[in-house]
Amino acid sequence: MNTSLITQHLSAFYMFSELQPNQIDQLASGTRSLEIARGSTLFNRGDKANGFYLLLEGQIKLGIISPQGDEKVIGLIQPGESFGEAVLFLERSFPIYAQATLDTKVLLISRDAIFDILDNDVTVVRRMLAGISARNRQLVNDIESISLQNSSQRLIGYLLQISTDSPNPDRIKLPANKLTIASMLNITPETLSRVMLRLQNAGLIEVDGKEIAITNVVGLRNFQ
Amino acid sequence: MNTSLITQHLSAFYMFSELQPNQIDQLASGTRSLEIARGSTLFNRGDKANGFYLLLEGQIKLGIISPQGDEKVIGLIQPGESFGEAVLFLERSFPIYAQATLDTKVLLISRDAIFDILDNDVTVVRRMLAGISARNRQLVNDIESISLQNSSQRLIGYLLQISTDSPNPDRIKLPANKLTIASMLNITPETLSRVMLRLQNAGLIEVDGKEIAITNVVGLRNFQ
DNA sequence: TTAAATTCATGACCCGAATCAAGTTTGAAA
DNA sequence: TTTCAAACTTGATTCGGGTCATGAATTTAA
Repeated sequence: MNTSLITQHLSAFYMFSELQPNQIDQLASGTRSLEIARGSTLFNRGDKANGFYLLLEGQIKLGIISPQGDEKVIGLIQPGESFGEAVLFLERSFPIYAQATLDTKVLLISRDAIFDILDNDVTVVRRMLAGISARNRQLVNDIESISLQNSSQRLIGYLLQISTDSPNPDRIKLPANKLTIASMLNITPETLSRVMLRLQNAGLIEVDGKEIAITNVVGLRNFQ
Repeated sequence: MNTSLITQHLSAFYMFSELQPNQIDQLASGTRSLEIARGSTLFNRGDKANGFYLLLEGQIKLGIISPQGDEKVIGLIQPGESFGEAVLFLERSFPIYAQATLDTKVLLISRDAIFDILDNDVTVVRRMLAGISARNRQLVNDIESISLQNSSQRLIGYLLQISTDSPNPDRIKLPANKLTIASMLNITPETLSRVMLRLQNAGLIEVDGKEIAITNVVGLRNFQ
């Protein structure tokens, strides 16, 4: 990817949108673009962080693998979103792995470049703090739903959240396969199947592969 | 609490340890000290954040309550630790409540004061980012242990972690009552009791109220 | 010091969701 | 296309840990 394209992507990213052209250029000189084939990993747990990532195209799955080999998906990154910020500021390695679920393009913005900008631009500081804080809040929400809700409630909450973010709220599309969704919701794929069947039988949703029609939002919200 | 004492506490706090005396004074003028009686709440879910907190004395329990009234403890704050940073940088209210489990003294550092310092001091920016990132990592660890480990493994992990942080690793003291510990580990108090009994019967620990002697670290690490 | 309230331990029982198994559907690659 | 692996569904069974109940042991406050 050529420098001018990198520059374009960087200045389109909300975190850097207030920067002057020369600052963007400086940042771009510390930025590399990477292409990751569907299925391969961008980094593994334990890898050292050299910067943080901005996803341009495709999708990245963030997750953990237990010593026993069980997998837990922590999040799905979509184009325009960044990830890996938090690890930059700790002298630690990644606690999670990152794997492409589609053919994917990312920018890797080097630690040095971002630290230079942080020292010189207040807006970037604020937005970086806000970004990491937002992820923080998301994690608290995740703990809350895993801890205090049963499997149906977790799926319903997830569907309603996607619905809220969607341009067409009563016709949503799952952003990944059901094994991944199940793992995010901390249930097995079998349980996901059964819960979806229950919601269909209750006349609340209609499932067609990854396409889900929400036929009764209120009923869904009040289920069980 | 008088200003000079507040100034003392602020400059002893790692996040502000590099600041000049005049910066500390400026910060102190935006800081109030609060005393919270054991059992009362410092803030509730939904409250607006006006600053962040530095715990001087006592203990603060951070948690969530579900609509059904079930409680989940997210963390225990000890003297010298800060909390509430993340919410400052989002235009949102607290997602958790904070309750004193002992008679407690805190400093409340106002949003304006901290934003002023952030605009002018690079070390505070770095440390603030590192602090929020560290909490981030802790949350990921929590999700991991809730998601991928059974109740015994969670308790063992917790005991070993306390042991690591303790000056006397084979003689630890629980930092809160067992109901709170159980909630942090996402199990019921009954299950906590039973797991502790199992570990005692296996000759790995000896329990005396909140005092726990670890009699076989290796066995504990490899249990089950 | 005593009374009352919490906290903790232990037993009996139950339930949600995991596991195991088998078959079906889907979709990617040849 | 056809083929083969991966994804998904459905059923039978099991099990970890929750719930409910009771009593004992601590704390707290009067």
